[in-house]
Amino acid sequence: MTRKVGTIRDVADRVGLSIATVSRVMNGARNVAPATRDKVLEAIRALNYLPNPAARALSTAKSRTVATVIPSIEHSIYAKFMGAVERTLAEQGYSLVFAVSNGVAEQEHAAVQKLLGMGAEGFILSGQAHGAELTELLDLRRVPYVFTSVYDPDSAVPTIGYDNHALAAEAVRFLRGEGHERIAVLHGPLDTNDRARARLAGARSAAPVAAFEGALDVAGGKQAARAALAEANRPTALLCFSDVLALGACFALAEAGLSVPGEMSVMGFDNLDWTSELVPPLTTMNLPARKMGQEAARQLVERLETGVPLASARFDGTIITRGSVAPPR
Amino acid sequence: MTRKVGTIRDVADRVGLSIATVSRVMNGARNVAPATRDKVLEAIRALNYLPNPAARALSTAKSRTVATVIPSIEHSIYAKFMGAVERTLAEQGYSLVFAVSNGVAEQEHAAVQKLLGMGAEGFILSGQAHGAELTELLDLRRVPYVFTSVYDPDSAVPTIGYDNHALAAEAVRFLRGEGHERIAVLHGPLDTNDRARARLAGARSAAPVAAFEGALDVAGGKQAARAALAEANRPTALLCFSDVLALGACFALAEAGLSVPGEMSVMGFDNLDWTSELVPPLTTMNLPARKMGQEAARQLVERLETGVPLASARFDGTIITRGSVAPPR
DNA sequence: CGCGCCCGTGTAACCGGTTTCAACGATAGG
DNA sequence: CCTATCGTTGAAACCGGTTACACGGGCGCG
Repeated sequence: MTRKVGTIRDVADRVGLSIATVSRVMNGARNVAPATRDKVLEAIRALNYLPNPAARALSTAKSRTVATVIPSIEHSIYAKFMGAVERTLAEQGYSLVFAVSNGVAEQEHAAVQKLLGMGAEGFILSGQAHGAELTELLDLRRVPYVFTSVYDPDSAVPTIGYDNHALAAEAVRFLRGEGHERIAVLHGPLDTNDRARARLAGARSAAPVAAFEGALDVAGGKQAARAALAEANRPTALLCFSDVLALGACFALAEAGLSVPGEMSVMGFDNLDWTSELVPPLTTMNLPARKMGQEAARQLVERLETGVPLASARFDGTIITRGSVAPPR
Repeated sequence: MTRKVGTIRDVADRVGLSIATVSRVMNGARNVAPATRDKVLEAIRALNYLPNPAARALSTAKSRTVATVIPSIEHSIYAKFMGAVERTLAEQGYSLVFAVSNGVAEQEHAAVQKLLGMGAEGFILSGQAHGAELTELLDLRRVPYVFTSVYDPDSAVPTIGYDNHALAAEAVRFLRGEGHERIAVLHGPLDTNDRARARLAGARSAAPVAAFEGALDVAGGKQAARAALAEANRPTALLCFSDVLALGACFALAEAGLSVPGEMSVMGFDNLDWTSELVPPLTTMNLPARKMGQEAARQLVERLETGVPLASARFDGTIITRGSVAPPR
């Protein structure tokens, strides 16, 4: 007896009503007699009936699914962001599909195409630099989308994020305020990440800084820090555009036998959860990734439900002063 | 100005053929004249046509979507796992939806219900302890599912993962082999995580150990380590059931001014990417989370495409000997 | 030269819901 | 007591694909 999964018709037959009535009960329409509604609900429970999502999506033209495309899921900052997006969407009864792009435009395009063909109703994209084809594709399908991690009031597309340029400049000014003249910036790959470029440019707008690139992980931070330490005119502070890089830098300093902040100041970006536990605790730029994710998800859902247009939103970063930055000797 | 999104009918009209032919082209059926196929493909490209996923899912009863439910996305080990799952699914043209359960059974159940109602065709569940209602629900809907992070040959449900009990015992034996008599185990919350319970039991099966619980993050590891250090008969080795806890433990030791491994040995679990960069590099139990994710995804897709039954798979952990464990003084 | 077969294509029946509209009985108002 | 109205329900169209089946024309073969 291979019973089929159970359709609305089975429910209707069981209570001797039409499928229209069952559908009305499912959707909470008010023009159903209370007694009927109870009978139907009872049957639905008895049969463990769940409506076929494809059929529902077909007639309503809604899938209640939004997609995000991120460079990597293994990065804490994206994971944090995604967690917030998922939670917010779940609260509203939406589901989240995601794909990773590795920061490569073609992969991102392919991912969007796939997710579109999967029924995603809205997109949350990371960063700002995306091929024109991408936005054309999305526009053509009339699918709303936002860029995140970036705030750019001049962008034609709504951006929900930070002013990376300004934040980096602020961080540099902070370090200079502490007395640092020679600052080295440690950053991730520039070619696949427009935020990194914006931050570096921002830092340079505030003061001349040396820049060292490393992979966006602890090993990369360690290596970039080693390169910075090897400079003839050694810097007195390391400004890392990710806490992960900062952790690597701390390890490099430990290996080199340099104390923090005594012999070298270190500052991070992101304010990941563990930064307060470091010894010494890390001074870092707090970036409200969770709030950002929540806002992006909230706006997208609102747009989908009520049609209100998406609006850019800027989130401020704040410097969290802890123990890893001190005036140079 | 194109109003609607464009349906198969628009494509058919444009080339003066029937929708059946267009559909055949879309699905690569071989009984289409090459000339016709080219014309149709040309029209599809010109119109930027993408088939409506809901309609397709409705008639084929396939959504090409797999779901995972994990305790948290912010945890590196899950992020790593999810990354592998996503990559594997993407290669096969499948999409990944996910929801987080926080390790709470009701949240997990609600998430599964939602994902089912979203069209997920298969499930990858984390851990082994799930309410009977959950498996009943899935069985009833005839949706295949696997448990991961756990290998249990006796389970009725296919499990793809490690033998947590045996691995923990192996770790304890390793530390004893290094000469440690007093070992403290640092673990995450037991009530929401059956793997943690299995590991603790495994450790105890190999030798009597003291156990300290902390939240599954760096702060939790730090706090649990402090508790362990405060013991009257201080342990000589800290076995941490997560690298994240181990990092916290290292910070606690740094604060207490204890050297690793001179005054205290530390061992982790997971072999996260940064563990090799720690100073000293962390000795840890490598858990092939990526391989596990890949295998779970691969099997699920195969099951969905060809119907072959899911099979449990065991992945071995291996101890990566680095610098953080040494014989006690 | 005619028959049958196969190839390419179209017609129409589904898939399982939502929703419009009409019909029905009961009730209230004149 | 008759009729207008309301509340409840069902019939059927529709969403946009897939696919079984029918059909017509060209070709090989007898």
